[in-house]
Amino acid sequence: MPELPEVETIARGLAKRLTGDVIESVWLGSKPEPLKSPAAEIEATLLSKKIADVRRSGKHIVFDLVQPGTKAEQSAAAQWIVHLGMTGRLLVCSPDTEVAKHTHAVLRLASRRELRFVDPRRFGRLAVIEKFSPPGAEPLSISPTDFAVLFRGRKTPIKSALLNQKLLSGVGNIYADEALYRARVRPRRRAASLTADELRLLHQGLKQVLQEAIRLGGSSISDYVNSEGEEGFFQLKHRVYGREGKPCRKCGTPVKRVVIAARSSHYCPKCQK
DNA sequence: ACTATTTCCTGGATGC
DNA sequence: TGCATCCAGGAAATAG
Repeated sequence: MPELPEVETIARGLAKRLTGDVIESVWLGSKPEPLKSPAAEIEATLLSKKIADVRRSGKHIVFDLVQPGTKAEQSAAAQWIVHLGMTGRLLVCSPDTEVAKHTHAVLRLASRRELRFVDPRRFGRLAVIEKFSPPGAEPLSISPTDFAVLFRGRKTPIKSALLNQKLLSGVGNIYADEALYRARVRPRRRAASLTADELRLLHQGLKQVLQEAIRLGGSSISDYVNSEGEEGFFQLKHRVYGREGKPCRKCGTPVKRVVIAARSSHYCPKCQK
């Protein structure tokens, strides 16, 4: 499941491989298309544009596009936004490579390679926009004060608040559970009930777990691989996520799993209050 | 303005 | 072995 660290890893890899390349043709799959923008608009916006940069914003991959060979190349002409959903992948490959099932978009590049968007479960989305602005704050750059303000007066469970992309962009189920473990806070706690100390721990724990996961190339749970087709290693470091019944790494108590807002949530009943 | 619930989607796991 | 059912979850849509 691509969350912030996985998307960061993918975006970095794509930036390395694609920066400076030019999109020579665009193919978008048949309906129902996983698109937020109309297909014709995506096609027109991408065609013959140069990829100036690829980066992450929340869980979105942002391609900065410019018109090649013009003075206007200095400033971004448009952005292509890709959300990978649950199972989306962006593959850079030779045109000879067999087209995988569930391929929804293929861009042919001037470098004689192809960039393909494959997404079996179709939760991913493609869009073009002038300037993307994420709905929530970046967990890695928000100040402790602003972080605390996000949860003020919220009755919803802290787990749900962490997953709310309008508050924080990029936190998904794995890293919400891992951050709450580090903060020693149970996922069902009302967001507004967290003390100043707990909020500080949660902010630090979230930043730490995201940064460590980025260092290890993300978590490969089901089918996540980076843009080079390599798996991440952070799943080996999970302390609670996916460890129901297994001993807490700190105290040995079996990890519990509960369902909150239709999402599985894992925690240590002894370490987390 | 919030919050909770339902829906989308497919492959893999599970059960009989 | 084969078939049906369940489950995973990001985020939009819907309901309250």
